[in-house]
Amino acid sequence: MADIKPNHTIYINNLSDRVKKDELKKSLHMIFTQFGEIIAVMSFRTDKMRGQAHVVFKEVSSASNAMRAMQGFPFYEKPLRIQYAKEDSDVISKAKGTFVERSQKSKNAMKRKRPAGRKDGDDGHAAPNKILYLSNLPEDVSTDTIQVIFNQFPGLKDVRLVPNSAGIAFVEFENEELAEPAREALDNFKITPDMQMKVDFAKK
DNA sequence: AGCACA
Repeated sequence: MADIKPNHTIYINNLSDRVKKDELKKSLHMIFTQFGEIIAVMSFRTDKMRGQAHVVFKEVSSASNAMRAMQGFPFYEKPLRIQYAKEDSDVISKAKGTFVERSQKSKNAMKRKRPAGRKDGDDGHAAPNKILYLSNLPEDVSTDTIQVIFNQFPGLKDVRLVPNSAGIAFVEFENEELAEPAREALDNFKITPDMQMKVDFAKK
């Protein structure tokens, strides 16, 4: 599992865990700075992270050279084990614009673990997904009208009327988590004084 | 062995 793809950051393990954090970081900085500008050296003596460190370089090429040159280098009596980090460091992803807030990340992970597995029809409704199925709409409703109604919810992506089928439409959100609040709030919404729009998840 | 973001 040694072949992760090149990264600005190298992941080092097999470090002596007897060295204090600040000294370790300083020493790592000293031996790696020759390969190029270092943005950060990070190590934590938590149970999970002891004996390991991350060194973030400004250039990926510096990380590559550092890894090649210092692989197995004796450091506090132990040979360094170096790999590319498996994910971008936050400083890097922020620079690239791909950074995702960590709280948000774990929230998504939780969501994914949610007792999924409900299938269409288990309770007479389609399983949750990012596309909503609208019915009982006025025949002459426009996409603009629907868009205005759904735009108050974040994540709206597309509104589609169905050619030759008056009274129904599909509304797509970026994901199921964003579609659900809109469905919940707008099911039975009185789109005209005498029409209640139905909002369900679309069947797959 | 263990991949974080203090």
